[in-house]
Amino acid sequence: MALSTAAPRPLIQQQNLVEQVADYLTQAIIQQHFLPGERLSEVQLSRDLGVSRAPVREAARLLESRGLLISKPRRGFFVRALNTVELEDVFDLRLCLERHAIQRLTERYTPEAQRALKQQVEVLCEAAAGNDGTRRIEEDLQFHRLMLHYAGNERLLRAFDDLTHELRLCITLITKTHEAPDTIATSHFKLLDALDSGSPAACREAIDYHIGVARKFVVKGVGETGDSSDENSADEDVLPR
Amino acid sequence: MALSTAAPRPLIQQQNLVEQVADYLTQAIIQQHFLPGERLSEVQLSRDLGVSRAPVREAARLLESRGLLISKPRRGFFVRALNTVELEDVFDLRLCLERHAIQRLTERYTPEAQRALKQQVEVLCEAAAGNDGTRRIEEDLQFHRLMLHYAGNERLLRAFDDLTHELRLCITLITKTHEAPDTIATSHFKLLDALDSGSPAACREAIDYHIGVARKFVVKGVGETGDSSDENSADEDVLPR
DNA sequence: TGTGGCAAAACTGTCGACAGTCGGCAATCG
DNA sequence: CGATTGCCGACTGTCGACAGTTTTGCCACA
Repeated sequence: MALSTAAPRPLIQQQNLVEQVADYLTQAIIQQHFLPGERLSEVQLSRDLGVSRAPVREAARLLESRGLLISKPRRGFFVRALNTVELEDVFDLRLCLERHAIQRLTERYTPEAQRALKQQVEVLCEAAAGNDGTRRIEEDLQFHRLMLHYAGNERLLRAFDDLTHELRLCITLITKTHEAPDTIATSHFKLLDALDSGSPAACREAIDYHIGVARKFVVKGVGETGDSSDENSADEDVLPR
Repeated sequence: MALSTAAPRPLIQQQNLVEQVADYLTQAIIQQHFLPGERLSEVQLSRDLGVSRAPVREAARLLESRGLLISKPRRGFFVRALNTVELEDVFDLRLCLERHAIQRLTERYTPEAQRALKQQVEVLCEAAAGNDGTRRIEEDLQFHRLMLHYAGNERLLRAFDDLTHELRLCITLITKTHEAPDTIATSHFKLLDALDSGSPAACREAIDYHIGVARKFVVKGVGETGDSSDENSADEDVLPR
């Protein structure tokens, strides 16, 4: 375990085709190259990407588990389209996760966490000032990811990451409508202040407000821009075991 | 929206091989036919099940997304082994989800929900009296699933279902050590009472107690029975973006 | 007896192919 | 003219095979 000359971990473990295809599909979806509800043809994709159908199928299953695609037996894969109800559910779950995370965070708020979060807010502010909507969103999500990380529950973080994919699905829809940079900045600084105060009540209030704003912003934006009323969701109101 | 004569849904959608294999693997894992940390050979499985490797691979990816398997590139799939820390994280997330669910439930506690939950507790008590440990666990989980369902957030329910797979992974480890039937009954009746009272505070207290008991029971059981210290988890303390 | 290296075996990642199935279109019938 | 039925193309589900890599077993050597 002594020091070895170079990076001991195979950092560039050549991504296998499945992950490469998954990344490509993810990017294509959140950048709206594939529209919600659109059907993806396996043969078409495998031709375009120059790979066989097997990796494409496996990648599609991966994205299905992340909520980006929906598989219909014998029909193929479709880009997920979130209706308003599903969107509200997503933000409600996000509220659930982040409330819990920020509470756990108050119990173990290390200087390291404080520093990292503060720094990320600065990065975010910088991004917010720029014109790259996608980057602004990513830096925003990264801040929350950091919060979840320092909350000290890996499984909670995974649940958040799962949710994040769906968030991107609808957030990028409204990437044009800028939120004012000041709003973003103050909104996050409030979170930092609440954490610094160490008061769970203040933290809860801050996170409720924060997510409430984001929710209103996105839901309104999707309501105007996107349709996604019922393109695929459909059935299953029963409770299968 | 009028009443239609029969069920319009295609009732018998023949399960494809992938799902069949996934079900088989799931059962085999939670019934300890495959031990935690054990490696699963694709060719072996496909031979045993009489199918080709493609469905096996896709099923394995499905179970990986559910947290039952872990894939190592060029190495294959391994049965997930939860260490104590991961187990604590699972129960912490469960607490997070159920707290939120029960709060939402108090806001929309319909007579239908009340009836369904009460009935499920009775079913559970009946199961608890019997000797089938697996069934007791399933009826218990089903009760909580119902709670999440009537909380009215589908996404929240999905997050819980994801977690459930991991719960089964470790719960069945200790299926022999019976919890006293009375304990189970009273523990769940307390939840019903809290819901009937309509007090969010009482509900929160009830669910905290309920999950706390389950957590102690399982963590203790696994600590004695299973090892699962560090069989696969390993690396990745960094925070990849 | 323990160790290092080499070769064979086993396995995963990927590919191309075949068969069954689904949706759409056109011809036919009322 | 509208509804129904049969056919056709396209696509998914599944399979067997090949190449590269990892693991294992063995043998020589210290």
